[in-house]
Amino acid sequence: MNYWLFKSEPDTFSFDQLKASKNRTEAWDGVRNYQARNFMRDEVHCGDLVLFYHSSCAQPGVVGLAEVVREAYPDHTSWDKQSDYYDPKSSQENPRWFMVDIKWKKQFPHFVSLAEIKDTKALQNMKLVQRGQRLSIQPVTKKEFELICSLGGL
DNA sequence: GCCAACGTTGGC
DNA sequence: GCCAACGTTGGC
Repeated sequence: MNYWLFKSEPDTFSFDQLKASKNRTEAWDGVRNYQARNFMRDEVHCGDLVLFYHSSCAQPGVVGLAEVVREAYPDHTSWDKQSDYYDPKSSQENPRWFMVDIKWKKQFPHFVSLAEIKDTKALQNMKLVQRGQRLSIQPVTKKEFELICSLGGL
């Protein structure tokens, strides 16, 4: 099993919105970065656990856990001219972008802020706190995952 | 809103 | 394949 950190801007899509979705499940669409896409397409598997991270907001940090419930399939928003995520270079015959489905699992009793992560020595190797690292989908080690869960009160 | 750091694009 | 210009990310 693999562990991941997924970033989302809460103004666009928050952890609470995931919880309020049908079956608490939503498609992770709109990823338009090749490295993040490759992770989704090749390495994100059903049953993998996801740290749900809120970015670009007053309180950046990890809010809770989600689980991958469907593996990569074409991101249809890339074919939709009305969508903000439209990409003319992606076609149904040759889709360029992919998405997975994730399901809300558990909210942390304690929000784990970015500041707290930065203050934790054992988490200094996380991509999240590395200089210039902007990937919206990042692999997380088992140890890092477990430590964040413990900081979150699980 | 600023700005540093990246990623992507496209001319050559 | 180089690289300048541009766009995006995301913390502050």
